[in-house]
Amino acid sequence: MIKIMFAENLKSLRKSKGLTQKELADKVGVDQRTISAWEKGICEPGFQMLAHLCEIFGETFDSILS
Amino acid sequence: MIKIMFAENLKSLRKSKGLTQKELADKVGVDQRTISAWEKGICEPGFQMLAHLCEIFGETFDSILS
DNA sequence: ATTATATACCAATATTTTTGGTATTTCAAG
DNA sequence: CTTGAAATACCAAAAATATTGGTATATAAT
Repeated sequence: MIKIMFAENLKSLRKSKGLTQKELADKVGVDQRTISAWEKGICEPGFQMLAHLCEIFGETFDSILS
Repeated sequence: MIKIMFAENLKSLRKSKGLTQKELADKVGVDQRTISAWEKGICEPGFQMLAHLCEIFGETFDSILS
C-alpha cells in the first residue's frame, strides 16, 4: 500500500521557493488555511489544482505524490 | 491550462485489461457507478485510490493523468 | 425477440474540502 | 525579556464533491 507523500512534498517545495502559505494560496486561488490543510494531510486538492501546483513548482505528478 | 486526461485514460486502460466497470469496481472497492462517473469525468478519486488504480494498471501518476 | 450483461441517469446521501472567525506560534526589533 | 507583526493552525459550519440506491437504457449473445 503506497503512501502518498503529497503533504510533506508540498510543504518542502513551498519552502524551497521561499513562499508563505498565503502567497501560495493567492497564486492558486484558495485560502491560506487550505494550504495549511493540504500540508497537514487533512485533505487534498483535486487533479486540476494538483496540476497547477506541479506547474508552479516545476514538478511532475509522480514527484509530488511519491 | 493543463487538461487532465484521467477519465479517458482510465477507460482505455480498463478496456486494455479486458475488465468491465463492475470488475474494476470490485477490485478497488467501490460501486460500478463510481467507475462510470470517473470515466465520464463527473468526478474523480482521491490520491490513495488513484495510486491503487496506477498499481493495478502498472502505470505512473503522470501517464494516467496526462 | 428474449435474456443476460454492461453502462448510464437522477436524486438523495454521505463524505470531503474549504473557509469564517479566531487562536496560537514564530520571530525580528527595541 | 517584551512587543508587534507575520505566519501557521484550530474549530465548527458552509460549500462543494463523490458515492450510491433505485432504475433505465444499451449492447451482445443465443
